[in-house]
Amino acid sequence: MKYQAPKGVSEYFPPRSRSFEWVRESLLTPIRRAGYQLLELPVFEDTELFTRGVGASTDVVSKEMYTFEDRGGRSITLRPEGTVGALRSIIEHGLDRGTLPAKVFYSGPFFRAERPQAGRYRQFYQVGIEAVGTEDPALDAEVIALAHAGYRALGLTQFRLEITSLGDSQTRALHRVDLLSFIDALELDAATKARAELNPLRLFDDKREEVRELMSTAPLLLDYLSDESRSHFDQVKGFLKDLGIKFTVNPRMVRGLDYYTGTTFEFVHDLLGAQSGIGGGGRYDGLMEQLGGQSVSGIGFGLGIDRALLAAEAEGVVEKEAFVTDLFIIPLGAPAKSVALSLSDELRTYDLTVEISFGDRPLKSAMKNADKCGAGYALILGDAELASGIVELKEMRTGATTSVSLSSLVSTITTELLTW
RNA sequence: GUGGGCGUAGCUCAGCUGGUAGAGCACUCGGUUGUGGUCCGAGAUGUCGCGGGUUCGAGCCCCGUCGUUCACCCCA
Repeated sequence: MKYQAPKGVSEYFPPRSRSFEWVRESLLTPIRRAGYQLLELPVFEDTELFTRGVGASTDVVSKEMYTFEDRGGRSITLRPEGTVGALRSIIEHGLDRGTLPAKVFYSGPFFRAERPQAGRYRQFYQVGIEAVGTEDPALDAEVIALAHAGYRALGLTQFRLEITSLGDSQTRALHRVDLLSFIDALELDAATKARAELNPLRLFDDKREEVRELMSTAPLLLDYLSDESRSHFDQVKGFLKDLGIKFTVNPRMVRGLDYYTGTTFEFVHDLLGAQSGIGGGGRYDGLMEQLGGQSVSGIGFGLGIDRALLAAEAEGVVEKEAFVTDLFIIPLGAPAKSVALSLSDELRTYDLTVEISFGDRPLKSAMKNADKCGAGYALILGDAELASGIVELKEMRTGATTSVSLSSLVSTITTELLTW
């Protein structure tokens, strides 16, 4: 094999590509039904948009971006996440000056130059939404509910929702001071100290027992929330309870993107190994303004399609429905091929899936193929049929055939197949 | 970026203490005239990831490289 896909990319090909579509559509359906509208975005942006938007100190920006120079000498980066690009587009086209909240969704590939691992790819797929222009805690609850609804639509049960509040900038500043002095008193190795310097919250997420132990008495951001932030968070929790959505408050939750404030959440799946986050998001108070838009808050999420598929497979809930063709036409000879071509062309306008047997295979093999593609009906078109104008329509399931005149075939099939 | 495992036909894998490759599934064709799902028969397919080394000889040993996988890190 001479050529291989670039390292660490996820590819979906038949038959699994069908499951991929199923996951994407299942996640998208609740979103569309909530009135979110499509935002079709470029997969690359000016590098500066990301360094400014998601934060230069984040791992995503500092060591995981695919950045290159285009022919005009501009620094371009393949999008590592969706929010910043979506907001750029919202601002650029004035959506934040229209009806608020502006509610958009997107779906597509994202890129991060990381070491590949189970559930972690260099090109991966996400479904995301952004709702910009209101601080209403009911919106927070709806956004979380939409992700939840998507996972439920897939049939997932072994996942949990963790939420927390990162408060506003003042509460974070106060907490940071105390946290830093707490960490300063700890005995830590150089690498860990360096991480703490970039973002002290990171230490809450450390997987080592010793560090967890040390951090168990660290000051929690949740205890520093301003009255306003606390009230907002309490309302969000209340709405989630009313919705019947189970969650746990995780005051040690850490997100890798700098823009998050207030409500922050994460969906974690139990069967996925190290890369267990299947989706997450949160509120971002200052981001719109920072990117040059209106000074309004927004909230959104990103759901990993790859990981949701992995989770569905791990739980054994992947939709089993195989690829199905309604009618399989087997032409014998050139004149029959011509008829088969126009017949299928017409039938497809009725929303039917119609396939033709190509390559002059022996009839036996062609029938075998009809079987393989799960055809509901098979139709043999030979010289005899063309001469008599009568064809036998064979129902594959039962093997029964019915005689139909070629001239009334389309109306017969459309009434038969569409009513069945 | 760091560390460990693995890399043989499309897929899942076997290959004994080194002697120039096999199974099952899938695929193609056939089991007499134009009909599938079972059964039977026949057939095609691999530079044993790639490069180098040791050896009379390497799929089996050594080094490198690429890919993959698991974990760290990070996150979808």
